[in-house]
Amino acid sequence: MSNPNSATIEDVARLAEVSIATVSRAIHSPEKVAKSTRQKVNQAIAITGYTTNALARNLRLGRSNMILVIAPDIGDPNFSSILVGLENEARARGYGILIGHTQNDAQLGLEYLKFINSNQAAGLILFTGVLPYGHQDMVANLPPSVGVFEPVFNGGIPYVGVDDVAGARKAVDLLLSQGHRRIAFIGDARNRLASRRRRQGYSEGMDAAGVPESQRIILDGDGTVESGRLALEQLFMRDTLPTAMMCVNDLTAVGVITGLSARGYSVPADFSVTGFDDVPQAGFLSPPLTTIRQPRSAIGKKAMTLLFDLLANTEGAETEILLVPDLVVRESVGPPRPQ
Amino acid sequence: MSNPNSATIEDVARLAEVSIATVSRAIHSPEKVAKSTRQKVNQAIAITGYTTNALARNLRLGRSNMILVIAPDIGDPNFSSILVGLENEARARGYGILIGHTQNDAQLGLEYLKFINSNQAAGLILFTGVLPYGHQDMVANLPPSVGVFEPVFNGGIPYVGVDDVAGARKAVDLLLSQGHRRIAFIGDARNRLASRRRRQGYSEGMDAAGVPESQRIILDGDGTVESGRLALEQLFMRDTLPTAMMCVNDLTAVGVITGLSARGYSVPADFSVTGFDDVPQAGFLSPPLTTIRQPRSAIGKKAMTLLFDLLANTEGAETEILLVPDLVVRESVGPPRPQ
DNA sequence: TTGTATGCGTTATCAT
DNA sequence: ATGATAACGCATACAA
Repeated sequence: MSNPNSATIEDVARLAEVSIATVSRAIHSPEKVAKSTRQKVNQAIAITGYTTNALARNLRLGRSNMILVIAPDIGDPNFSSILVGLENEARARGYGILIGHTQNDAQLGLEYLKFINSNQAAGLILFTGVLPYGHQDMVANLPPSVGVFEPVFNGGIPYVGVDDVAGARKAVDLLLSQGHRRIAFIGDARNRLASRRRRQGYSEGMDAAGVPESQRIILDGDGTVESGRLALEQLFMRDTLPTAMMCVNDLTAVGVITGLSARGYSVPADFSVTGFDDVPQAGFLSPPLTTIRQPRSAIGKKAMTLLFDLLANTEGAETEILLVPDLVVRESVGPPRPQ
Repeated sequence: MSNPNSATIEDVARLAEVSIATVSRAIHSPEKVAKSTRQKVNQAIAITGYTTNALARNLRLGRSNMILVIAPDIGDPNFSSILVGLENEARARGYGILIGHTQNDAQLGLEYLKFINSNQAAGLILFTGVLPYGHQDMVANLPPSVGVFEPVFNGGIPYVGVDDVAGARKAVDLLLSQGHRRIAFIGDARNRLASRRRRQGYSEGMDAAGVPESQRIILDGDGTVESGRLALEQLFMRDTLPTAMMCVNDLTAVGVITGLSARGYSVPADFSVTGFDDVPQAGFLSPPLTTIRQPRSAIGKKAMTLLFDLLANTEGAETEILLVPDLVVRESVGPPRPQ
């Protein structure tokens, strides 16, 4: 063990002059042991500096006190903020969290699966795209699991995500309230579910405002800065330009804004732009980006809570929890330039 | 256990019609078992889907296959990039990584210490300020540990950090090469070691360039955006202004740049500014910040490598490894405005 | 209220 | 080359 001279329950028992069973009881069900004995035991624990060997305990109990969290990329700031919520919640319950990242490598995903089978994880938090498809048979063998952001295995696993529709609706409503009517939506063909939902929020907002289909423009990028720039080029090849661009995420918005200033336009004087996510850079762009903030820490907290519900009941908990994100108003939105 | 119906070594033995000892051998020292037996065992393993129960294995072996990484703040992007290096290196050796964060709460630090004593961690990676001071007696009971960024426990633990002197030297040399002579250094009174070293790099550069002491200005902030702004105000109360501000970190630089543009000055036309760290926002500021990039992933990799050296030898490995950071030239530095 | 004894799944020692 | 068995440290069923 890491600490070869650490005291065992036996050392404590010897010192307290009781049996190891009594020591164990004194720790886990103090009410079952006489007050005087309890005191002796506690004293012995203090003297020896005894701490339970979690390895042995978990083996005996047939469970682990670790939650494995697997994400595509640990380095992603998006991920690390969620991690905070996850960790706090887990620690509060005496669980530790183990992390892994797949770097979009299916092989790695499988490795973690093996890891899980080695009984080192009591539960699983799975981020988008983290498990290899085509292994749906493994669901049956998975410990209680919760997805983050998107359903895993076609909904076989409950998940906590963001209410993209409501978030997008906030963005489009802001634009509409500023007087915009011709609002372009630039989506992300890769991240299909989120993109579709955000686009739905856009459509619902436009519907509610009575903007005819003919004034709507919908493009698809792939969620990168570059694709934002590209989408902008496509926009400029059209007869009529929108007055605002609603982007599926912040990176796309960065591309759009960059492209716009390269063409000599100013945001928001000439065009308004919104993002989605509120990445760390968002507040430092010029202009600072008006966007929708992912409730990251809350997502982490909620996901872990849900996981513990699962761990407790074997019964069905909720299968989809959507958190409503907030609008962050900065400076990339203004009224449309009068024609 | 998480997977109640998972096969044990006994299931495999029964199916292969051998003893559990043979199964264990077939796995860990195949050369000691007859080829035909080996095949039977492998087949049985495949059929049962057996994976070693790491809990039992580690208990028996008296060690763990987890490395505990404790940082003040998991959410810090600075931290998460290092995590990538740590995780990759650990996984390559069959270790998992457990994370914890103290949020600068000494009590939490102690909790993790207890965790360590429960034999769940084979080794420790400690970030700056993560362990409560005044508990130096605990060093003796710690498993092999490596510090990141700064020495822990007054050097009792080897660490991997950044060569702040060399990094700062790169920044000041750039400034000097552009023709600046009156360069202010804005330090960080809180982060004393790093600040002192960066300041030393500044001084060495100024010495080498033959800039007299009288032309040097040294201020101390606390490493925040706000303190950068404050330092700037102090600067403007002086008789002679510097032509460049070398900041102890990027956040300070943000404050300086913000203050400068609030006063109507332009960077780098009127003043040049450098940062240190290369935070994610650095490239998105206006102007994009010229700074020193922390070799984060390399730090993580190196720290984990060092830890495994420690785990292998009990003998003394290196006690201080300093990685040299790179200069990232963006747009916040130019020649001084002709007077 | 307390103690004895068993087993969790491994690995390793010692026989055979 | 293989098997029987002890031990890792703990929690609990059962006995006292």
